[in-house]
Amino acid sequence: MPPAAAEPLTPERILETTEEVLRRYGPTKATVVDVARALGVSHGSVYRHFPSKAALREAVTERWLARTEVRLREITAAGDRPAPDRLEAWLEALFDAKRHKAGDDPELFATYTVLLAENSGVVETHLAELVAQLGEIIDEGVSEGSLAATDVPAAARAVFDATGRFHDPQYAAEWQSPTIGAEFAAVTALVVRGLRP
Amino acid sequence: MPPAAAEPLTPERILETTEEVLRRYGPTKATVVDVARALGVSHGSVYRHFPSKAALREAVTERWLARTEVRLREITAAGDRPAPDRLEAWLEALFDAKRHKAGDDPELFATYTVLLAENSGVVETHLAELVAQLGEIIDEGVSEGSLAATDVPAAARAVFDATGRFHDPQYAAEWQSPTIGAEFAAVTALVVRGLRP
DNA sequence: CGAGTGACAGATATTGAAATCTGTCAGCCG
DNA sequence: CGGCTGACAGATTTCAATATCTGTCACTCG
Repeated sequence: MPPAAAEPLTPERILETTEEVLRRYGPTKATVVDVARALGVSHGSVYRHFPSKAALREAVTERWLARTEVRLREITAAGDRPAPDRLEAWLEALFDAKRHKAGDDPELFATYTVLLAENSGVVETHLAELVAQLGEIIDEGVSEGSLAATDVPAAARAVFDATGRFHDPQYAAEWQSPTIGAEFAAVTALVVRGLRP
Repeated sequence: MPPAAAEPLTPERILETTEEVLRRYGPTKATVVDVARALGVSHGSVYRHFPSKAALREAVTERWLARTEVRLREITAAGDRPAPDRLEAWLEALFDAKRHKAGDDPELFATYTVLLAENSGVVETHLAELVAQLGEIIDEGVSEGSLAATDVPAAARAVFDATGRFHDPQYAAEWQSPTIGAEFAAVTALVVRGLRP
């Protein structure tokens, strides 16, 4: 946390520093004053760029979720692979990403879980994007005849709901269980079988 | 809460009264002294029958979960109905029971959710029983040729995991959504399709 | 004799006063 | 002028003193 040179104070820099401060102090202790101090400015300056602490935390949350969306988009857009393959790969990528985040740095993960809980609107948008990506994959599967679904958006949503245990942070504690891999494989297999033509 | 006549003090009476006190005061305020007062005895007497407050609360939790197990057992044991039917009916019965408990008396439901969180051992046994019941239904479906599964216990577990959104109390808030019925139907259909021969 | 009591010690929860934080804004300074 | 400051009021959090609860046990009383 370098006391920061006289670079211009941008929303981007504030967000980066806020993430750092959240990582260091945790969600309950991190204050706007801490962020301002890390940036070498007064806390009043932070309020020039974000109307409230809540808005600042919300923006951090959005940034974080956007990173996951981009990663998964790569799989969604891999139009050359058969849809059932992509579907499994997508679900596994989501699970792996979450499991590693939760396992590698549980405190940071807990911090973000708190942020998610206080920004349900942002989370809803994020979940809608993920379900939309699933919908794209299923849609292509239906076109190429490798998957079946009468109502594609509903099917996408069902796939997402059915695999909740492997991406909902509420279950993070169970992701360390030695049997979790088998459970994930079983649910994924069941779901993909359920979409067979 | 009648101050209670001079009936003999049994574990059963203590459990009933503890449930009442929990209902009335909630999980954080209900004390052993409250239970004793409601029974018209000293709190020392309660400790003759239960070694600790934790054990008392655990016993209440067990009783509560046992009631659900008995209700679902009726569907599991209805051997005349085809297995896919029973499977759907069982899942719907579980969801309906939980949803109504959560909707009719949210405070009481919250109380029990707290109790479940502090008695993970009891909950684990309960979940194992539910998965075992699912296993029985699937097993019979495999025998009669109406369902397919290479590893029945794993399939039972997968069905249970995939429908978690509709029985895990963590999701209780979402059970009031107007679209929850459609979501349940979609996941159930997907799962049952996944078990087709 | 044995179910029940109630005073007690240590653990836990509550409360309110003090400290800190959030959000504003008049003014400073480059 | 315009980005930044820092003192301030009201909201929130912290902390330590106080009150309550848990669990024990020597005792009572039917």
